[in-house]
Amino acid sequence: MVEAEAVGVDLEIIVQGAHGRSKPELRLWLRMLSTTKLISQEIRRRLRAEFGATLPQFDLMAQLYREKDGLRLGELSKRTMVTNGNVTGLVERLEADGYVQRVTPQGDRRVTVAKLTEAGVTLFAAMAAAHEGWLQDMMADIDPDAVAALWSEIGTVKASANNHLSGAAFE
Amino acid sequence: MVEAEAVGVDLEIIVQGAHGRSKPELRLWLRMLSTTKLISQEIRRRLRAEFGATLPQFDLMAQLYREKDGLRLGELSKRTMVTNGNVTGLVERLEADGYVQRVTPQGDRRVTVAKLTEAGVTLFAAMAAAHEGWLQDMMADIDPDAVAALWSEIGTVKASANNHLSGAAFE
DNA sequence: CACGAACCTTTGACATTTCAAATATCTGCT
DNA sequence: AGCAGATATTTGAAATGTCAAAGGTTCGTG
Repeated sequence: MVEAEAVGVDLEIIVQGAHGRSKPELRLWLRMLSTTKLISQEIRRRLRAEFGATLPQFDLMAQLYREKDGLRLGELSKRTMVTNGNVTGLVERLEADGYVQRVTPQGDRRVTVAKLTEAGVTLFAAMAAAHEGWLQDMMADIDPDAVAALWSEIGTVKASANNHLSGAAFE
Repeated sequence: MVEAEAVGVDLEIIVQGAHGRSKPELRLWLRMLSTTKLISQEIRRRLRAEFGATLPQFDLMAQLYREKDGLRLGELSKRTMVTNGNVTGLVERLEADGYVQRVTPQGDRRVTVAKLTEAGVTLFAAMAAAHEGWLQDMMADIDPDAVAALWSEIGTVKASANNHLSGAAFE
């Protein structure tokens, strides 16, 4: 292949960006992403080690835990930010494990409602307590005021992102 | 798809429940997580729509772009925070598409080094430019000072989490 | 120089992920 | 009634993700 020197010039600029001189927004994003990944992986490891559960399962059960009457799969999909097809599989496996049960309500046979079983409630309660402890542990070195401030600041990030999605979304 | 009500529902609100009684650390975590997820999904959509690429591919190519001499797969694994086995498959597919090439160096036949091809460099340069623009766009509503401040604050979060991992890990 | 320990990557079994297409059901309008 | 269109879920293909075990390869030390 021919050496593309003309391209190389433009690329250098971008490379520089990737290194140290990038736009603040990009730097912020990369740091948010790596931090979130780091914490997520730690939580996943511990969920697996101590409860034999996965993070998506935990998330899904969290939703059902606060809706004792259960949730339609579509609702679950929105709340967990997971696609419909994915929810199907997740609920299937949780049902097979005995933590979730599926019901089709009288009025509308298109709908499937998932709710926690007794075993599911018990398991999730234990996981939730541990989960909260892990987070306090992992964030132990942060100034408490900074935690609250960050929560607020990240809210503006979220709002801004929400305002500039390509698809239609609002709030 | 013009739902009036359910669209506005927010992951955090659901998770935390009406009684915002959860610990600040948990609240912060949930907000970080949902925000990151929101932005990631948008980036993924756009990468797919405009370049036919996936986010993990973009991440992997970003690392290789910065190291013109290529990286060993283990190094790639660390930098992308992806497991070894996963890197194997990612590189395989990128190689099949002609964007990456694998070489086993002279000295050590255990090692595989991956590096971008010409086509890979060209593609990544285009994606990186777009990517940076998307982020500036999505973060357009945030006060510029806040962006820098957040970058710094999140650094302390990352450091704290890093300090309290169960396994041995570092930065 | 031989052998066990350490290192690097791949493989295999599963779970999760997305998107798009297919199913099934309900609703509104004629 | 009946049918088009909206809704809800499932299915299927492909990619990504983890972990654990298996393959080679190299290195240090007896």
